[in-house]
Formats: sequence, C-alpha cells, structure tokens
Amino acid sequence: MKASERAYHRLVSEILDGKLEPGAPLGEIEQAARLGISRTPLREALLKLSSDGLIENVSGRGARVSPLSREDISQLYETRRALEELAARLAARRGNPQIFAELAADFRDAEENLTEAPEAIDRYYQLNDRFDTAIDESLDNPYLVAVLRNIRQHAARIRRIARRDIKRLRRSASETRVICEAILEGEQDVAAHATHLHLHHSLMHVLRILPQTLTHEPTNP
Amino acid sequence: MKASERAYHRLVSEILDGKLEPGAPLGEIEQAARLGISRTPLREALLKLSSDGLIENVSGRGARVSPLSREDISQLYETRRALEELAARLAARRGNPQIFAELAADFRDAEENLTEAPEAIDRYYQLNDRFDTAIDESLDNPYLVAVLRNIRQHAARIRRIARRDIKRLRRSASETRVICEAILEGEQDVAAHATHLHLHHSLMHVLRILPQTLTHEPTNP
DNA sequence: AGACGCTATTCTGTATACAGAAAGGGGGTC
DNA sequence: GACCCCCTTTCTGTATACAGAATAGCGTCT
Repeated sequence: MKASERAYHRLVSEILDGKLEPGAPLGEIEQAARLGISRTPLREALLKLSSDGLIENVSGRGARVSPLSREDISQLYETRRALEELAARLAARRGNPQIFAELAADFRDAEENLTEAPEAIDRYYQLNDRFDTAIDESLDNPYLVAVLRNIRQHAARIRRIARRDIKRLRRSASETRVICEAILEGEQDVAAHATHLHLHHSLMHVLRILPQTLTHEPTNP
Repeated sequence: MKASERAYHRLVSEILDGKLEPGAPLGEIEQAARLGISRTPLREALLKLSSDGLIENVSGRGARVSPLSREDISQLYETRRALEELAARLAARRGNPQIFAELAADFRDAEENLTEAPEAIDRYYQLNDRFDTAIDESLDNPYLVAVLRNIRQHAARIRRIARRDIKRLRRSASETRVICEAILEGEQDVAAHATHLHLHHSLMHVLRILPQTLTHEPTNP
C-alpha cells in the first residue's frame, strides 16, 4: 500500500477513537517524523483529511483536528438523518431480505446479551459496521454511499461517548433491529421512520451525557 | 493564491463546462506542463478532484475525468433530492425572508424575459448560484453545506445539457420561484415538495434529451 | 511601562531528483 | 500465424532541497 494511504488511515483511526483530540495541532514535520515517512505523502494524507472535514487548516500555522461542539453534533445528526432515511428507504426497496434477516437476528442477540466487556462492545460496533455495509451495498448509488460514508466518519467520533452506557447500547440494538425488519419486509416508510427514531434517540442520549464528557468546545485561543 | 489551488479551480471549471470531457485522461506531467506548474501542486489538485469524485484513479495509469452515464445521473438526482429537500425545509425555518423575496422577483423576471443569448443564460446561471448561496447561508449547518456543494458540483456537469432549451430554463425559473416563495413564507412542507417537483422535472428533462447529447457512456476500452 | 518594529527561526509551498513499478513493443518460439 | 516473454520506456510515488511567508521573541523608542 502507498505510504500516503497508510498515513491517512492511521490518522483517521487516531482521530476517530480520540487518540488525537479535537483541536490537537498537526505539524507536518512532526507528524511525518512520527509516522516514519517524508512530508510529501504526509501532506497528501492531510489534504484528504481536510477534504473529509476531519481537520482544518489554520491560517499559516498548519492543521489541527476539527473541534466538535454540541452544535456541531446536532447539525451532523440533522444531515445524517436525511441521508440515512433515504438510505433505509432505498434498502427496503432494493436490499437483499436474507442479509437483513441475519442482521436482525444478530441485533436481537445483542439486545438481550450485550455485556460491558470491551471486546463485546467492539463486536457490537463491528455488527453496526456490517449493518452500514449492508445498507451501502443495497443502495446501488455511489454518490449517496460517498456522502453517507463521510457523515458516518464524523458520527464515529461521537459514538465513543456512549461507549460505556450498556443500557443505551442495548436500546440502540433494539432500534436497529426494527430497521432491519422493516427493510427485509420491504416497508419503505417504516424503515425510514424507524431510522429517524433511532437517530433521534441516539442524538438525545449523546446530548444528555455530553456536558460530563465533552471537553473541547470550539477553541479560539 | 497557492499554485495547487489555482490548478484545482482551473481543472474544476474545465471539467464542469466540458472542456475536459468525461473519460479524458489526465497525465501528471502533461497537465503540470500545460498549467505551468510542477508535479507537486498538480498532484494536490488531482487528489482534491479525486476526493470530490470528479476524477478517478485508473490502476497505474494516472487519472481520468469521471464518466457520467444515464444511471449516474439518476443516482445523483436521487441523492440531491434528499439533500435539497432538507435544505429547503431548513431555509423555510431559518432563512431571511427578504433575500428570498428578492430572488423570487428575479426568478419571476427570468421566467418571463429570459432569452437565448448566451450572456442572458450565463446571467440566469448566476442567479441560480445566488439562490444556492442563499440556501447555504440559511442552513447554518456546515456538514450539510459541504455535501450539498459536492453534489451540486456534479450536477453542474449535467446542467449544460439543458443549456440550449430556453423553454425548459423558463419553466425551471418558475419552479425555483415557487420554492423561494414557500421559503419566504416559512412553509417548510411546501418548500420541500416544490423542491422535489423541481428536481423531478429537471431530471426528466435531462433524461429525455440525453440520447442525442451524451456521447460518453462509461467507457471500457 | 507599554507599544511598536525588527530580527531570527520555523514552517509551509514548490521544484526537482531518484527509485520502483507497470504498460507497451519487439523479438523469439511453438 | 499466433502467443508468450523480455526489454525498454514512461509514469507514478517518495524523498529532499530551497525559497518565501508568517510568527514569536526581543530590543528599542516614546
């Protein structure tokens, strides 16, 4: 794989799981040295991160990880809701029922048996990724998939906030199961409305527990 | 301005108005020489174009302008409809009525007086850009604005197909005026439905006249 | 003492040089 | 005559060197 791609993927994952916190500065020389590559491929990685909106270029002072305020989160969910509702609708129309039946069963299992063990929670996140992938493959629409992927990337920065709340994760599993069932039955409206509901609950939960966890309101030093 | 940005903007405009046709190959050395810059900033421009989806990287053979098939166009409009409907809804809720009143008047004028003169059509496109900008500024949602901008960029590659059809442009002006009026009245549902209608008609028109104009079904030579 | 300006340092942006990989052509073989 | 292999050539990907801009720190002037 290309060095620029390796750097990109590594930086993405470090941003998503918070190793690089919102507002953290990213000097080119410093990061190139840390990742063991030269500035040229690192700059390509930063440029892509900038296109994704994960970092921002501060005037002449390099880049930093994009801050993430309460308002950002609300706006992100607003956008995500519209896109995921359309996606659920299209999946109900075009998706493979069998795949969503399997997913529904797995979400049912998580709903009842999910534990607080970190590896169990990781498995649950992998299940969510499988669900997202199944949706994407049902869409048959590269433009929609591209914007969905971008928005979900931002959402992934948020979801680790809910990581410790096992009760919320179980309710989340239940809500997603309902979406799967609507899709496999071909019920477009039900799938869309269940998606709206799910994302609404998700947002409400995040906003409720946010004051204790979010330490990075938009910084203007 | 940076050389990489100049190259990016120049290539974007050349792709959007068809000077660089779908499928056209973009060699790094060749383009760098043509634009009078070195490969480094040109590569940055190409990377951004790739993120935008305007070009694709073919295996080891450089990049080429993304093809645009009938199916691509339908998928693009499907995505755009969802996003613009949400945008119209939010604009009706948050937008400045006076700005949309002015736009409505201008669209009314275009509806009645638009001529086939190229400069008149250019002015009409500028009016459309003003409308898009007014929507964006009403949204107060950078995530939505970012994805909207990207999708509209693709749509701009298509709209020049309708360029010669003055009757369609006048109907388009009429439909957009209705959207403006709904927004300035704060009617969210009306604004959303009018947007749906407008984009539906726009898509139908493009697909109707496409067989005569589109010469670049996805090329696999 | 505060503010302004100058200098030194650091970082970005660009060009260029080099290595490795992939594609195309030519020659040979079956 | 067609197919395959090797060689050449060209292009991509990476590193590095250099120039210009911006910032921070220090000194000086008011």
